[in-house]
Amino acid sequence: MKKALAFTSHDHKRCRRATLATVEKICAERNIRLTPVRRNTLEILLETHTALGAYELLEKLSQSGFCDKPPVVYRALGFLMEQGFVHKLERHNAFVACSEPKKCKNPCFLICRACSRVAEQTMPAAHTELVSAANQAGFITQNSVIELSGLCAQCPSDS
Amino acid sequence: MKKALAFTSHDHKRCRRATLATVEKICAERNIRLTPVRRNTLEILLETHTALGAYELLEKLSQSGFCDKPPVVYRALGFLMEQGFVHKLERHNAFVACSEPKKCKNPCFLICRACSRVAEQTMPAAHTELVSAANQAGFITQNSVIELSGLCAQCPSDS
DNA sequence: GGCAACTATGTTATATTGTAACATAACGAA
DNA sequence: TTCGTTATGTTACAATATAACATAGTTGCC
Ligand SMILES: [Zn+2]
Ligand SMILES: [Zn+2]
Ligand SMILES: [Zn+2]
Ligand SMILES: [Zn+2]
Repeated sequence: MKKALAFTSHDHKRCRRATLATVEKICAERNIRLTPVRRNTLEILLETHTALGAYELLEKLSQSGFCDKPPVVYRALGFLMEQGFVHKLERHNAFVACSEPKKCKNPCFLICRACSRVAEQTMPAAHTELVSAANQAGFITQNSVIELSGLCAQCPSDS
Repeated sequence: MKKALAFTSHDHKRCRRATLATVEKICAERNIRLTPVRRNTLEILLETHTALGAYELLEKLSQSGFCDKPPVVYRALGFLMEQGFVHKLERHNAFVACSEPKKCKNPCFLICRACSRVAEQTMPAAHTELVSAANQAGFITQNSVIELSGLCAQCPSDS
């Protein structure tokens, strides 16, 4: 497993442009519309590798001229989540842009307590292990929420 | 992995009495007080292997004569969670009694969409796999939320 | 272009979940 | 008993999320 991009310094401008481009391509393929609110919502989330609360997002949206009523942001988030472009961190009631909209499957989230950055990783082996352990307990897994909190490599262990 | 108790028919009266007894023992050992509200909250959660929302709990508590204001239930839950006697399902904003208060460590939750029952399982291999995969990505895991949704063995697959 | 059907957004109102802050009461050690 | 500590009652409010309906934009068809 290579180091998580979100936790390393990288050309983030390029990083977010690339993700946005991928999303646009997928939208074209699926024949769905990345309308201004939706696009703007995604762009705000893509600005950093951290998660934002719905109302923080809403405020930023309203600064871009959109109506600052909750349904606006929740609808945009609903669309983006349905399409897999955004994920919700259940533990924090916060939303984060998907970092691999094309390949994302059974994502696990690594959330740094110190810097708040969020890395999304697919951990196929661990996921399979989980699902099959559940299966041995007589359970058919349809969906998983996996959120690890801790410290990223750039943050000191004593923080 | 043997079948999860929560998903099988069993002597639940005994099951909950045993858990309550364990909790009482632990409280004695730790020199902490399982006061009436706390105990009642736990008892309500122990009635079934399903999770309850804070306000559902609060209503049941008030039926037992306690003050029906939110802080009452949230404080009881705070205590019970701190001690590991109750867990929160983040995905559902709901609370469930710990099924193994003595041994519980890094629990995973299997949540049946059909019958709402919740089984708590420690899956050491899967957990280790997760943590070490995260570690290879440069991340030190301090805490994990693992919640699988799906179908238990007693519920038909088409539900 | 004109119209109908569908999709998306604006807007009001309200539901649900969770805390802050301070008053009162119960408990436990000296 | 008295004092400090811990727990509970109570008021008020913050934060998160959805229902419901009105309006506007988009799309396909004639
Ligand atoms: Zn980046
Ligand atoms: Zn960090
Ligand atoms: Zn039981
Ligand atoms: Zn079931």
